[in-house]
Amino acid sequence: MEHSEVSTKRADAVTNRARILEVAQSVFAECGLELEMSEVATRANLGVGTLYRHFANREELLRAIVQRAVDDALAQLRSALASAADDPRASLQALVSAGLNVQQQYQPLFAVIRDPRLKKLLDPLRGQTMRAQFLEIPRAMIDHGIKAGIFRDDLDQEMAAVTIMGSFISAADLLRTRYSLDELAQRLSHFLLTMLTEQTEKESFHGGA
Amino acid sequence: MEHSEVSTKRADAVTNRARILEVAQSVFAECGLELEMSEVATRANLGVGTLYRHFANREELLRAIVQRAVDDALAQLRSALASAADDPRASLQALVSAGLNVQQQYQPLFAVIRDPRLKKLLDPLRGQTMRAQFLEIPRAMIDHGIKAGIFRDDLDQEMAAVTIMGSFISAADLLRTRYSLDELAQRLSHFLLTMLTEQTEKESFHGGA
Amino acid sequence: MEHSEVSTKRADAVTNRARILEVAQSVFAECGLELEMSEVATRANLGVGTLYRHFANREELLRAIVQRAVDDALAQLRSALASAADDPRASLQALVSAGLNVQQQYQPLFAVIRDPRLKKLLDPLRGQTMRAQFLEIPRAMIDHGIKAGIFRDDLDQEMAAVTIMGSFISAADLLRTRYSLDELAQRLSHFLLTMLTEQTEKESFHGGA
Amino acid sequence: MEHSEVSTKRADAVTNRARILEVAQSVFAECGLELEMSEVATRANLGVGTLYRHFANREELLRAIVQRAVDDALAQLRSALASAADDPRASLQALVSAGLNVQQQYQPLFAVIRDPRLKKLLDPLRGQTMRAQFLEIPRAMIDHGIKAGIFRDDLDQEMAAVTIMGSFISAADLLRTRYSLDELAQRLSHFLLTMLTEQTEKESFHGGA
DNA sequence: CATGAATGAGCATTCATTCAT
DNA sequence: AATGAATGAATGCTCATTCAT
Repeated sequence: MEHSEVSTKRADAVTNRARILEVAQSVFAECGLELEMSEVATRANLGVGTLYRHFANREELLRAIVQRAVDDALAQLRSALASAADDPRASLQALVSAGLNVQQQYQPLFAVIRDPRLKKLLDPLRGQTMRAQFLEIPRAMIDHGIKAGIFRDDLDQEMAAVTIMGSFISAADLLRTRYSLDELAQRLSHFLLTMLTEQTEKESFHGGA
Repeated sequence: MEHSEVSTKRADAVTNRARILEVAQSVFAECGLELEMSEVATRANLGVGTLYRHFANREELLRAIVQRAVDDALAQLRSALASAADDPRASLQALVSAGLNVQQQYQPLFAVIRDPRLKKLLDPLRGQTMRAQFLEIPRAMIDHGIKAGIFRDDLDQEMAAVTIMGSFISAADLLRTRYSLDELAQRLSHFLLTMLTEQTEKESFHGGA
Repeated sequence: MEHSEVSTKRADAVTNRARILEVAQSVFAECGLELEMSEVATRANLGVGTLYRHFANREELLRAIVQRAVDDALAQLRSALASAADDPRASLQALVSAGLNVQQQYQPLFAVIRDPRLKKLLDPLRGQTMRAQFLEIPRAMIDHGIKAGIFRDDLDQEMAAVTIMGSFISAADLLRTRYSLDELAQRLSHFLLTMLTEQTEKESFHGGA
Repeated sequence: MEHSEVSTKRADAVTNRARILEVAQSVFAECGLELEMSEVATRANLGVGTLYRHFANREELLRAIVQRAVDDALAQLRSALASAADDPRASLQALVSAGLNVQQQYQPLFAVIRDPRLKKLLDPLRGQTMRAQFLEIPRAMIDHGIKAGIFRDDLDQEMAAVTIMGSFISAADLLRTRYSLDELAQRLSHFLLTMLTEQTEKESFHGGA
């Protein structure tokens, strides 16, 4: 990181794209769609011109930021599931944890993703695909859990998936200021688990303020 | 005669403010934070100057738009609950219906509400209050349902409230293109009901695509 | 001219377009297609924004400049002919005089009119029409002169017209630094007259340096 | 071995300069003064850096382009005259043909040569010289023709020269879209011949559209 | 009071030129 | 010597805001 500020001229022109994206994402986190090219350039220790060598224009940079974030978010969620593939309960916990983390990490971005202006940037098909990819993750987990006999078998999988994804957004958005991410993960996964599993043994949890 | 002229004008002014806000909100729905003062003025059949008589600047107009939307959204949710105050199941159904409608109606606005730039406009305290108000609505409903013996008594009310609110966002966002709002309301309330009520009699719904 | 710099705000918004065009033309004369919007604005004592209120963009301003110049040039040439309609010799003299003046006046503009870039601005049809309009002026004069029995009747009218128009360009361009415009007009009209009229009485003119 | 390497490179360098100029001229033909260094470099299969090895800056390249074009144009006109040195009529025909060709070939360049911006590039003296060189060509031809007793002896040679040169510009500019270059050459030289020669035997040409 | 013309700071983008490799 | 990535000054255009009418 230190030497990159000085001698990073020619050798790692390839790396630059990644570095720009990284910087751009953090600028985006602060400024949203109002991201300014010069701001990105400044923070990346680059001239504006260099930005335009890697991204044809502002729109393309924004698209790349979104794509990178979406790809990363999907990867995080998937790898969370993969880490506990055979235990549905653990899967759910891992997913909730990852979901809240992702939401926390990319909150400004995913907030903005529904901005009418951003929709103009992403072609509708791509947007549709992205949504489907996100939804498929909890859906597959639920399917697994049902087949493993752990989750209730009377679930509308689509609604369950939607509800789980929504709980991440909402929890991160509405309660992040009150509780730590870990605490949220703990309580949310417990809650969801209670909802999704058979009601044989009554678990008792009385949420505190 | 002078008096009536003045009061007429004042009445107009009051009317104008409401009309401007209405227009502004529809512009906002299309353009998000890129809303332009002149666009609002044009659509309201007013000169820009007149806009500035009602709203000191763009920020204030945006704030007013958000406030109006939030007030209206809260009102819609509350009145939905009030319409079926004594039956928790009906309450939930009414809330889901209203929630999806509100989400649909104000989707671009609520998307943008989490935009980092908009946060700068709203003072943090006010934002915190708004969040609490939204959360309180499903929480009270759940409390009611539990006390009425309809909903499970082992619920983490906060998590339940958060999850319900999140399901509105997520359902409207991820599935609105696949299903009608009515269909979504039907299935989502059925799903949530299944989750929240005791598992005595197994309800059978096998959601299909 | 004096008060226009100060109080010219609202009243003559209509006039502004003309004033801008005038200024723009003089800027164009100096800078050609590199005309800068801010330069025009500055010289017109206007903000850039005001320019854009009257001309949607730089291209449109350039088009307007060209159109204005062409219209004015055509008008000057036509009125020169009209002023001596019945005497072909006087007509030619008037045309030459006007032609050289126009050429002098709009030289940078007409030079640039053949610039490949400007061609992109003018739709081809319009350009074709403009050319035809210019050519028609000397052609009509020649036709008149022939019918009046003053000019030779064995003339290829199109070539004569083209040659006359070309002589204006060339004379203004190649000899303007050596002779005054009046002197050029004098000698050029004498020369053209000699060429176009019957060779009955030999006129003797021995051009000086 | 070192020596040969060096001389090879030098030879390449010399070749390169010519190749660059050729490429640059074709770029100029398309883009006029908007010629971009990188465009020239790309089409010449060179890096921009290499361009700057041959031409210190854009201005110098433009100057070189103009010079090359002017030299070539002068050469073409002179060699046309030389090919028919003893027959004034043939001389004129050859000159017209060459003139139209040159005009056609370098039209965008000669159009732009009068562009106020380009004038800043060429030092005024050089421009003055160039003009004189062009003018001298038809003037000498006329002088020849007069002395040979073919052309009228009452000609203002300067005006005649200017008119002839102008007819090339004008014909190429105004009629190129209507007639082929050959047809134009044919009719223009016939017309000029008619004008310049004694009116003993009436030639009959009735030009049609 | 209403109007909308005028303003100009602000931002995206381009392109001649440099210089490390 | 050749290269082309990096640079940043320069320029077109937008839009919130003001203020003369």
